[in-house]
Amino acid sequence: MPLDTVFAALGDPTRRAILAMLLEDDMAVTDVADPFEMSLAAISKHLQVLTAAGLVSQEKRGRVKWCKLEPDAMREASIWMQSFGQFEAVNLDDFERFLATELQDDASELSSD
Amino acid sequence: MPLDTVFAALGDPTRRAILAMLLEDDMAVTDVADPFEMSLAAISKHLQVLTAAGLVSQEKRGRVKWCKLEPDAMREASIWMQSFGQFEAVNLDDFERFLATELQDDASELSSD
DNA sequence: CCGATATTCAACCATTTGGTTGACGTTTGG
DNA sequence: CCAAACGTCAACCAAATGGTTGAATATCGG
Repeated sequence: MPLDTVFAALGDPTRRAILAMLLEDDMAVTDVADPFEMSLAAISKHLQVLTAAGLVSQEKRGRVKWCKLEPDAMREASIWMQSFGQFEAVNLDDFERFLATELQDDASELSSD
Repeated sequence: MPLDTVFAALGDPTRRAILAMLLEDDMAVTDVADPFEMSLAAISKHLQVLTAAGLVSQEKRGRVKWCKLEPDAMREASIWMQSFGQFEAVNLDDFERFLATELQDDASELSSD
């Protein structure tokens, strides 16, 4: 389930900090790692987790791998949360129906997969 | 950081399912555990994780411990996510429409209770 | 009071996670 | 061509996670 990987990825403060950095601009792996007090390999792993969750995409140009934020990957998770946060006692059946059509729309957008 | 525990708690499908169940009504621990194919102790642990994250509160009355959804605990995490997503108006519009009908349904249900 | 019910605790286990280090393959610039 | 920079891989480690069982603790109903 994508919600699993997305929420799990966001559960780590280092990874959230990385996402916040990428909000400003695309970055090379080395530059992402720079402000952190841990090894480059550790950051590389964090980026792999974020990429697996779809929250970051990576493109290699020359010897530099550029990291790009992919905020759309948060959509489903955000919708899921909003159903709780803002609306108490929502009808679950109706909500699941709503979510199903929402996600269908997503799927049709991702036709290249 | 509360975001750590909230996101981590939401990263597990069993725990998300529990929250969805509590969306409908407060429940005793045993009743929460019922639909799952795992031990009561395992569910008890999951509820502890959710409680530690503030997503659920538990109140013991007699020998029964009642579990209550605390959606406010998602607020900070939800806001954090939305700061990334300029999520499409599409889904928000649909969601608001969904909500409008939801509240209508709720209102009509209340009259029959 | 007694047995059943509700829940947690404790010990244990396998797997995952988050980190390290050092070696490795590419690409680049001089 | 060669050294330096970029990034991953592999092996390893400690700690956390998610699950199991069985015993323990309250509390209820009769």
